[in-house]
Parts: sequence; structure tokens; C-alpha cells
Amino acid sequence: MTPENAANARRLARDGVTLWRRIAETLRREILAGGLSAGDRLPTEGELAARFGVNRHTVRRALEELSLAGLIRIEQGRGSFVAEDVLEYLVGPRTRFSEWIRRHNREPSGRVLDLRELEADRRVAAGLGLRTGAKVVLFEHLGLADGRPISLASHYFPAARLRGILEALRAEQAVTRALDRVGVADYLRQSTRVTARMPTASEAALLEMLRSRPLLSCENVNVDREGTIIEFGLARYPTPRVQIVFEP
Amino acid sequence: MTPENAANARRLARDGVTLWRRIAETLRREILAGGLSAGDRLPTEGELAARFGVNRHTVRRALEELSLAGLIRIEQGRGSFVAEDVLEYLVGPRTRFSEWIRRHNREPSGRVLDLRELEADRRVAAGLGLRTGAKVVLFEHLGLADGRPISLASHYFPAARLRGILEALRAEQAVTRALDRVGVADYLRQSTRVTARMPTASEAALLEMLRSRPLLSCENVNVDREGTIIEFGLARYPTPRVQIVFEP
DNA sequence: ATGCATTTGTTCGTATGTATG
DNA sequence: GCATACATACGAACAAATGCA
Repeated sequence: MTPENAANARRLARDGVTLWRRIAETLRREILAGGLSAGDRLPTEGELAARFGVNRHTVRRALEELSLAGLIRIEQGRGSFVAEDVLEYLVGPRTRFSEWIRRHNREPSGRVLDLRELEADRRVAAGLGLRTGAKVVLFEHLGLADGRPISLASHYFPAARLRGILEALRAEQAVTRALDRVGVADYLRQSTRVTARMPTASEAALLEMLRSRPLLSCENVNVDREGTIIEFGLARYPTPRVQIVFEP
Repeated sequence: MTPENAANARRLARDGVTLWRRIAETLRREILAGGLSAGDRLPTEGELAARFGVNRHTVRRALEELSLAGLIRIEQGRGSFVAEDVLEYLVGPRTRFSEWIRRHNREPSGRVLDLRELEADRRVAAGLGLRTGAKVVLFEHLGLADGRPISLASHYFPAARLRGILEALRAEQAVTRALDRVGVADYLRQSTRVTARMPTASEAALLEMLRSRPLLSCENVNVDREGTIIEFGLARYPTPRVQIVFEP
């Protein structure tokens, strides 16, 4: 056993965290702190091994961890790069916000911007299959991944069909759990309509994006298992941070 | 029977074209000539009935025809409006350009902008599942509906897998027919990835769109019936003329 | 909040022209 | 010529949605 090996083993014994994990955490903090920005190349595995005083295998294990978390991208023969900050929004029949974020190994969170009952305008009524003026509940929500805003969504629910949805949303602060509370245990994405436009000033501010970048605008209709429309959603995503992916 | 009734009946007898169809054709020509532009309101049914000297039912039959053709939009209590120039691009497993356009009762056409063999860069190689530098054939095409540009697409084909694709594209000037010629009778959309960005000057010029409007950028992968990748496409669509719709 | 005018949507009934056998 | 079926066209009345004062 070499002297370094022995020293590293003692370190592991001391705080119960493996070396590769501590190296991964160190690199993660450095990347998130912004010392390296999107697309930047990390030092080579050899350089990192020398810096941390460990074997190259240990560094590789740490980098693999970061790669799985989506924080870096490893390219054979070229090096490791800080991942572009893109989230792929995979559209399927069962699309849920927090599952989407967690699949990218990020921490979902959110902020409720508005919650109230109002009368449907033409567009919302058409989406929900109601007449204009019908009572609907609006739930406006800013979605975050690791604290960065990535979606700004207005969810409309038919108040008559979903009794108690307002109170459920107030209590749960989340769509899926609130729907469950009013008896919709499951729901499916019926259609998704995508277009793009420039953000308003407040949209750009909320989504922390440049006003010169377009946003993806997405109209969704969700139905319960019987096929009744239970939600009309109008979501906005910042480009190029978010891409929408369909795999039929 | 009123005098008008008798006169209209005689007109129908004379040239064998029903009244409502002649009225629909007249209105269609007036709209397409540009006398009315997108979003403009047509005269009321009553006014049109007076103008053509027919019953309101007859006008309604003509308007229904135009509405089905997607030329106008009828709204109860408000009137009839010249349809906004939006094309819904319905994404499914079998998405073909000319079928898409024809489903909207428009006339598809196109212009080949570029056709040549080159070496795949990283992005194209990743899409096609090849190594960078592999020979690929690029087919760049501007798609038109009723003479208006609505898509700007770069299609990349693996030269080694599809022998003769360059010549087939040169002869056919269309993707589906060229693929058929090299033995790919059918192909399926495997994935679709959407984002948005601002157009370059030349993209805006080709698509006849304002540079202040974003374009939808779409990466597609098409496979043959065995699942082998046979095309990687990079299409750009002008907003708000085009929307992308997914219905799983 | 209410009533009113405007406009489209729907449903009766009636008469005529076309096509078929 | 006649019977039948169907689409076209007209007339009248009422329902429903919209916009406005």
C-alpha cells in the first residue's frame, strides 16, 4: 500500500464518504458556483487525479456520477464539458412536472403566482370544452429545477366538474396532488400544441431569460380516464434552456 | 313562389352549378385576391343574402363550404372571419410534407436549395448514429403552401446505407419519392425535438417572415421498418404561421 | 347587474329541380 | 307520363352568443 493510498483510506474512514463522492461534490460545487460555465472543458482526468492526489480511476468514478446527474458531458477523445443547461421536456401521455425534473437528476420546486376563480374567456373555454363565461379555477405556477426557473404555467380547471379544486390547490400547491384530492387519481395528456413567441417583460423576468430569446408556448389538454377534459394548461418555457421532445 | 325564387331556379337550370357553390366560389376568389385579409370580418349572412339576392340559408351553405376548406372561421354572435394563416403541423409516426399541406386544402410545392454530399459534423453524426466525418447527403428544401413559404428543411441521409440517394433526390426533388427509389418504401418518425430561436437574415428572407419573430426549430429522426435510421432532418418553421401539434 | 340590438345557429314547413326506373 | 327519392332553395320563427350602453 502506497503512502497516498493509506492517507486516502484514513480520510474515508474519518467521515464515511467515499473519495469519489467527495471529489464529485467538490466539482459539482465548483460548477454550480459558476467557476466553469456551460460548454467549458474540465481539466483532463490526469490533471484532476494529480490535483486531488488520487488515482485516475477515482476521478473517472466521480465524473461518471456528474455525467449521470446531467451536469457534465463526457466525450471520448475530447474531454469532459460542463453540460449546456438544456432540459429535454419529454412529452408523453403521462407528463408530470416533478417527475420530468427528477428524471434529469435535478431538484424540482415551484412558486404559486396566482390562484383564484374566474370566468373562462374564449380561448380557455374552447380548450376545456365549456361555454365562455363558465367558472374556472386558475392556478399559475412557476416551476424551478435546482432553483432555476424553467416553466411558467397557467392551469385552468373546470370549477363545476371538479368541486373543491380551489381548496385542494390551496392546500397542496401542486396540480397532481390537488387533482388526486378531488378524486382524479390519474390523468392523461390528450393534446399538445407548440408555438414560439417573444416573452413579455414580466415573463422574461420570471423565467430569468433574455428578452431577445424566444419562449416556447405550449397549450395542453389533459383528460381523466373516462376522457373528460379536466385541465387546460398554457405553459411557457425559456429557450434554449428547454427543448420539447416527442417520441411516439 | 316568389320572383327571386323562380329566377334563381332558372339560373341553376341554365349552367348546372348550384347557387351556393357559385356564391362560395365568388367569395373564395375575393378572399384569395386579398380584398379581405387574415382576421377581417366578412359581411353578415343577411348582407350577403341581400347582395346575392338569395336566402340566408343559401349563403350559410356557401360559408359552411369555405369554413370546411379552412378559408374562414365562423363565430356565433360575432360573424365570419377570414382565417388566420396558421398551419397546424400534426406530428405523428408518418409525417409527410405534402400530405400535411393537402390536409389543409392547400397546394404544396417546393424549391430545392441545395443537394450535395458532405462529411457529417458532430450534430448530424449523432442524429444519424454515425461517426463524425462519415459521408452524408444533404438535401435542403424550402416548402410552400399555396406559394407561401412554411418550412425550411435540411435533410441528411447516410450515403453508405442508402446507395444512389443523391441521384434519386436529384431526379425526384422530393424526400419520400427519392427514398422509395432507393428501396425505402416506408419510413416512420422516431423522435421529434422542438426548440425556438431567432432566425438568421437568410432564414427570415427565405421564409418571408419578420426577423423579430422566432422560428420553431425541429430535429427529426426517421427510421425504416426495421428501425434503422435513414434520415436526420432539421426543419425550421415560421411563427405564428405554423404551430406544432402532438396528439398521442 | 340588466336590457337591447346584432349576428349566427337551429328547426320547422313548402316548393322546385334532378336523377332513376 | 308517372312515382319516388334526394338535394336545392326559400320563408318564418326562435334559440344562443356577443357586444354595448
